[in-house]
Amino acid sequence: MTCADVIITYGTMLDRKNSRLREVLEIHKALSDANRLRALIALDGKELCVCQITELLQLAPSTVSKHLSILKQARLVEMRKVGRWIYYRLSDHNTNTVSAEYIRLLEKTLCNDPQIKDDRKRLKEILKMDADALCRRM
Amino acid sequence: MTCADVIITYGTMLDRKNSRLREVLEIHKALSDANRLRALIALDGKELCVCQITELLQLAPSTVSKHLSILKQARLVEMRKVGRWIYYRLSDHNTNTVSAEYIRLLEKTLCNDPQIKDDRKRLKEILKMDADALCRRM
DNA sequence: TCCATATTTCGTTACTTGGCGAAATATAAT
DNA sequence: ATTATATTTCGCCAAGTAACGAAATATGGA
Repeated sequence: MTCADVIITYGTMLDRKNSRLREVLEIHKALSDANRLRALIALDGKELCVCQITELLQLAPSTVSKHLSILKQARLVEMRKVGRWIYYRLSDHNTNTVSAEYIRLLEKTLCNDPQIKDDRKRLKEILKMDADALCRRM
Repeated sequence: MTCADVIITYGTMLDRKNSRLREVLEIHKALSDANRLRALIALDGKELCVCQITELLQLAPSTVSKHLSILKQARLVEMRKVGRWIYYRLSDHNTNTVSAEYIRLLEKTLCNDPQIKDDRKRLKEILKMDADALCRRM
């Protein structure tokens, strides 16, 4: 087989928008950033609004928004709008989707990481704060 | 595996000033490229020399070499030198390491992907070819 | 209505990455 | 020793990405 043949098979692959390879690739890219990993793990077991995640990660709101949209694109998280707030949560754990497998694996693997532990502690404090007051400081 | 089990292998991680987060991040980055994913899956169940992987991926040898070094850095693959040839293989599946978990997950997830199936077929042809003849054409 | 607030979108900038070819390295064969 | 071969390392360029702030969008309250 020659080089030309490969280009053809590549073309057909790209046509199939929902190939597994593509899906997995998108998930890996989404999970290739420390801040996105931290945000994802922070969502374990609870919903958080963008300003809470922003407080946790200490990044500009626009940056956090972009990160969350990348996680959403990869179907690792879902969102729900409540008035002015947008709450993000993990995609359903209990399905056998690819993203659910990754979430399970990450929770298992990262639960003892020092940074993640720190985040968990800090998140507890953030959740104690008044949501209004938190957001107004941004 | 539970959270507690993870702690055991954790000490060695910290010695290499590599946190779990870092390790996972490196794995995700390594697996964020289609060509690297294809190479990794091609190695499922067999050793391949660089020129065989190069033939499969249809990339410059230097590019393939770089890809393999990234997979190796993330401990997803190992290598073995035999004369002029360097054979790459998957890191041991049956260990408790993080990379082994990812390899298992990928094999399960990608086995039916059209591109991967195509690669499998093409690889069969490549393995039939004389290794000397294959490499001389590069 | 108008203003404050929560989030996203856009535009810019600095950095990273994937690709190649050329040069370097290492081994085998003559 | 010289040559051929297999792979890696290096230097470059184009494309992609993470960060920010400013502007846009959407909602709720005065």
